[in-house]
Amino acid sequence: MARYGPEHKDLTRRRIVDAAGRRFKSDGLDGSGIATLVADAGLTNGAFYGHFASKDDLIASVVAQQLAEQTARVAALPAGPGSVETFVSAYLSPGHRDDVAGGCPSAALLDEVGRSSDAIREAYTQGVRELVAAIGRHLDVTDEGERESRAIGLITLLAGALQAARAVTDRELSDRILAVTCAQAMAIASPSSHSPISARQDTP
Amino acid sequence: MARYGPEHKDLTRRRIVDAAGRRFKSDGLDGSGIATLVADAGLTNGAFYGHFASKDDLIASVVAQQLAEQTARVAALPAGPGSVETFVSAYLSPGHRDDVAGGCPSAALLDEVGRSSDAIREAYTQGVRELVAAIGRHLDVTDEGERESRAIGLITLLAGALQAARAVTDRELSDRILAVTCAQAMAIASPSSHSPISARQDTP
DNA sequence: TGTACATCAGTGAACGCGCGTTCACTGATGTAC
DNA sequence: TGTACATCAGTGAACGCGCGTTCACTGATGTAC
Repeated sequence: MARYGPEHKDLTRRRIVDAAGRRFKSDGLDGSGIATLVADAGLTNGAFYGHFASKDDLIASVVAQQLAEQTARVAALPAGPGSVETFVSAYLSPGHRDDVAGGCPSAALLDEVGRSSDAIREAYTQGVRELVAAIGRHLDVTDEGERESRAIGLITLLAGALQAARAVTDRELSDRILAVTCAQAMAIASPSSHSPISARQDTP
Repeated sequence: MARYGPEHKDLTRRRIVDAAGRRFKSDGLDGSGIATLVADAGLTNGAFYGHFASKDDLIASVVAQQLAEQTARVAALPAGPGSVETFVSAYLSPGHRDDVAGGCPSAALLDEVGRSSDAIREAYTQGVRELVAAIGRHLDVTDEGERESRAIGLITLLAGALQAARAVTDRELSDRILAVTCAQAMAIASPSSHSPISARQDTP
């Protein structure tokens, strides 16, 4: 093949990571083969090992990249009240539920990541730390620990809800799951109408 | 092999389903092969198709069975206040996080179920409906719709939190995830200290 | 300017392996006579 | 009571296939002289 500038190989690598992100999210980590992944990027299977040491190496890169994209999306939200609510609404929308390949990596892959190698779980850990911080920055709460707590609660509730909405066959139940968890997520996101959730509060 | 009474084949089938439940939860649906699954039950691979039409058929049976067990566990909780709180505490404990094979099927398999065949997703849908109802029965809320909403929120938050706690490599962060989502789950489970969550409530 | 060589991203065939599935067979038992 | 046969849960070898990975090769370009 042609010899290209020094940026060319990086671009190809990026193309593989992007294509693999979509493929992994729709077919799973175990369910996506190398040949398919590189074909999605317009290459043949042999090219793969010029870019990655192994499939696990690719998965770790994809997980890091996907989480970073999610974090960037949150960071790009306008500052000020209501922005997290906007994010939550979009996250728990039928559109996001039906767009697995383009959607949240946690919702699509979280339990498979839990079964993966340490390098992959490490990539997820670092990525989710930054996502928690990014969400926390948009919460109208002064205490940092409280911001983190609420961000963690939001991420887990949102990812779990989207997974459940995708798993059930009944469209009505699926919509219901999105709607009720949306209301609950709003309660976690908007401290104004609720007491702190870091410490449990008993009945007055 | 010996000829047995009419209950023998059912017992063997049950043994396969039980063993497969544990194996699927720890290694994933895609990550568990037929030979391993039946070996776990003390048989050889050829015996499998005397009990199930296909791997998907087994998965659907396992999903139904696992959800039913989870429902039975909830139904067995003592009536009266505090029982859901006990359940939530146990669910979000380090012990449950570390016992993948014996733990909640939703936490272990939810995103893989979402990618599975209709029959498998149908089994999950029916199973989760009954689980929602069982949890709802233990909530101290009169309105049925509100009971369902809170039960749905609890299940999704709990499953998402356990997945996240299992995915991260940092034990401290993992414990933190369990602790903060536990507090948030308690808020959903105990309506006394909070307003209804089915309808969003704006700042007074 | 023209020729020979080094570079290197990508090709495509091949590898050993485990997968889901099939099937001829085994062998202990119950039944028929 | 003894023999021949039907039943059927389980065995284990075999199937075609796709997996992750390897590797000798290609061929367009840049560099040296």
